[in-house]
Amino acid sequence: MSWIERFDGLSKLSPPIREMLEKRSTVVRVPRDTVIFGPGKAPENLLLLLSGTVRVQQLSESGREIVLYRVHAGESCVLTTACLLAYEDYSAEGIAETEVEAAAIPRQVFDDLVSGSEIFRRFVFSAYSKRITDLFLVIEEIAFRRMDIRLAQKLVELAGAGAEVRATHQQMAAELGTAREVVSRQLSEFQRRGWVEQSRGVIGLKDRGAIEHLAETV
Amino acid sequence: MSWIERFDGLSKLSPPIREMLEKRSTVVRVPRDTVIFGPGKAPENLLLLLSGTVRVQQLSESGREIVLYRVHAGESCVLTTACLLAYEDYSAEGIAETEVEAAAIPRQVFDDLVSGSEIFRRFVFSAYSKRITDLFLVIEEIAFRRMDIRLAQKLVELAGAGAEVRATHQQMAAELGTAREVVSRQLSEFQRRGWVEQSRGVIGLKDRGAIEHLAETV
DNA sequence: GCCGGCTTGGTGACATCGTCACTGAAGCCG
DNA sequence: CGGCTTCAGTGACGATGTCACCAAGCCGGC
Repeated sequence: MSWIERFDGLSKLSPPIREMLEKRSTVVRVPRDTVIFGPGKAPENLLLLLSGTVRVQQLSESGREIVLYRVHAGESCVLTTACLLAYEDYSAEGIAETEVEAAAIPRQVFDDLVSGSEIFRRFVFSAYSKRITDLFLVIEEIAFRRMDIRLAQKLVELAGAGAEVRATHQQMAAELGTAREVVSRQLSEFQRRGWVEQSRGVIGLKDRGAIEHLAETV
Repeated sequence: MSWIERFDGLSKLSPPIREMLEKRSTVVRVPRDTVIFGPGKAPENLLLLLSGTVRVQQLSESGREIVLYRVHAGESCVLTTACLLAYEDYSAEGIAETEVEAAAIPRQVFDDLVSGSEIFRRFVFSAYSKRITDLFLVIEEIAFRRMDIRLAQKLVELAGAGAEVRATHQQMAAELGTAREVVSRQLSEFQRRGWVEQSRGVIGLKDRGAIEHLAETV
């Protein structure tokens, strides 16, 4: 079975287009913590993630950083590849959070596909759409949502199916675009309430229900 | 002279493509304060602005709002049209801030152009690129920049060549994604320093140099 | 004009968040 | 074990957000 099947929007590509995509792209494997693109390192390929996740974050001059969004398996890196080809002066970077397996589509092939296939166009534009609505959401969260609620959301999101989050307070602060001290204080409060237990680099979720309840607060 | 000349990225379109674009698009005139797209009102055309400006803003459930960016003459509305066609559940809206004159390109024509012209593709993707880097910047500003600096920046931006800004404190708050009281307090402070003078709905810039100096503070 | 009613702006009190400076604890490694 | 680095906790204080309320400007009806 080809990797193409894993992408909803692509499984209906016509046979010739599909063949072109398979022949002219390569499956690559990227080790964890690799900087996939960043300032001074323009991406050369459009990546379609088969496994693993890529974290896209913004670096400010002052050394602070904020996580913008994540690209998961079954999604593509459209924004940060096809899009940012044009503008060079961006300060976002993409980092492999886990080992990543991806289909790499060279720029020229991307162009040919956009030109030749309506289905591929639809795939690309809806990927853009998702990313942009994500960014709108990030802006709204930062501007209007309270910190404790956002932290609770993040804990649930990052824990996934597991019962703990492996991250330092500093990393959590970057996730939320705030300061480490704020995270420390909020987590202490959560701990006082018996919702989490902390040890160096790990936050254990003891009362996931309570955390989720706070996360869903309006 | 055709309106196409006004767009850098399009002036080099090949004659047949250019002809198609001219024949299958229409120039529309939209009165001030028209809601061009918004929740429950999907855009039907890609708009290329010939004159006027469109303000794109996000509405939160709590009734608060924040200005995301503006589309000026010579720019296109890509994000909010082609892109948001796919995802219906977005909460941003576009409003004509002045009377607006624009070339409207129907969805189908847009699709044909993206398919048929590399120059048009480049035009579209670099427009996306610009918007997205704009959004990245907005996020960074909100998360890390001090309010007085951001207010000073906004005043200079909105004043343009003129010496005053016609906006209420509430509107300025929406521009910056903050509360009216914060704007009131900051403007009082600017007034105390002799930088601005206020009257109902108008902020006069008395010492533009000082305001610009603050705006450029790191 | 004059009188409400609405919009806009001003203000104090208080909660939350960001910044700074510093301390102490936990792991790492010779 | 001892020294180093990273990570976490904390108090103080300034900046920002929220709430409640009031005052001043503007407008329309009469």
